[in-house]
Amino acid sequence: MSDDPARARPATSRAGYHHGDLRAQLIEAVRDLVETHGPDGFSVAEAARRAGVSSAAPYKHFRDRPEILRAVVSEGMDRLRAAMERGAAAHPAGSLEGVAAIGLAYVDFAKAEPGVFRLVFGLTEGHENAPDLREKGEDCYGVVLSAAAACLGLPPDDPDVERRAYMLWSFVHGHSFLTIDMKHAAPEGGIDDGAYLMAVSRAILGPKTF
Amino acid sequence: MSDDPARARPATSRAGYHHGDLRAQLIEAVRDLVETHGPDGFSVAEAARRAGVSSAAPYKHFRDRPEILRAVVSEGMDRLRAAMERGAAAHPAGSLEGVAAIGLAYVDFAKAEPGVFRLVFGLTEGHENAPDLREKGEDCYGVVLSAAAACLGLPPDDPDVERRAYMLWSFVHGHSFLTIDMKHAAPEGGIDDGAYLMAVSRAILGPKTF
DNA sequence: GCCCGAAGTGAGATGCTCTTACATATGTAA
DNA sequence: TTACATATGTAAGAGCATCTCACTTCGGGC
Repeated sequence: MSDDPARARPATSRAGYHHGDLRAQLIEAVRDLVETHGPDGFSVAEAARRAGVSSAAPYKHFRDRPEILRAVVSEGMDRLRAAMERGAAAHPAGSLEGVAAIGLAYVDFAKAEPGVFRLVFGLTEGHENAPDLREKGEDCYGVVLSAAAACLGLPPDDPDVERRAYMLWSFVHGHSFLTIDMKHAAPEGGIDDGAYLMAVSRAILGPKTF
Repeated sequence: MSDDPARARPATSRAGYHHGDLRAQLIEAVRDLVETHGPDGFSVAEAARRAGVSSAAPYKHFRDRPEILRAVVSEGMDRLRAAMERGAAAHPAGSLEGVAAIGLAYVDFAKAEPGVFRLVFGLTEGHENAPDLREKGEDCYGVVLSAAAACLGLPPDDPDVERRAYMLWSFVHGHSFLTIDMKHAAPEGGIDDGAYLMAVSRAILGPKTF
């Protein structure tokens, strides 16, 4: 850290005294720590260490520890919504397959990033005043809602659509959590998520059994 | 802490130098802190302060911070299972009402103790080697499993019973989490948990729609 | 009555959060 | 080019938490 200022860059894109991309790299470091050591297994200091900066640097980009977490969650919700939309777009509008694909994207996200997934839904305590996160949550729900509406041929604000969309969400959400928690004695040989979600979608959006 | 040894007892059952019931009181203090300030809003030091002992005292009863959390979770799971069993016992064996009552107990627990509830299902990271917790989880699932089996008139290890019990659990679990997270745009005017769970139980344990 | 183990104390090593004062880089304008 | 404003970094440190260690105090069994 004396003669050659370009040498010390720790395998990152650090140009010199200024980092250039610290904010994004901190988020990525925290995301990785959360996946590796659980939702609380990260520290601002460790993230800074990984980015190759002093432990005070992160506070130039984030107010405090919770704000970094919120940024990680926000970025995670963006990816979750994008995945759900990709699932929906891969099938004809209004098809049961589209609804099931949204659910599958949800479950796959939970399995791929259990730490972030848990964080997304466990960050409520102390983060009530985060309107952007709440809005992103609504956006995710909106994907389900409009797919269900298209499937039933009803407007998204129809009470019956809302009821069934909530049931779908609730089902998929529970299955996702149980899958990553492994607290369930899963039916013999595990579960075929695709077939499972297709069956659930059919049952909930089909004839009025509820 | 000098002249009158009996004076300093901080509204607890402290007899003198020895506390008498520190372990239980620490668990209770942590439980309260978790409910008030979220799953991570507690510290061993604060719990010790509340119990009126030095910050080193807790380590005579628990190896480390995670072990206290595990004790809180363990105690919480005991109460959850007890509540589920009470729900089941309040209705005829094999009735749909019994199954719905188990689900209602589950949701009610989540609403009453969201912090502990979240902890119970979020403690997997780093606590894999806690066979007692896993076993208590199995016990809870067992309540659902045998109620479903009785309802269907089949043995609890029947694959169909397992599939439907898992569906029930998944549904109730998702609903519980969504309720305490309020991440859902709940159907107008909220949800009548009792009716909702009864409908779900009927749909899942009824004729083979899945 | 004595001794031993269980349960508590105070001090301290280490690490994390976040603040403050200061240093360095970058862009814009004179 | 120089000069300044702003953004982004550093070093040092206050304050709190976890956990350890050596020591003290209590209660029960012999």
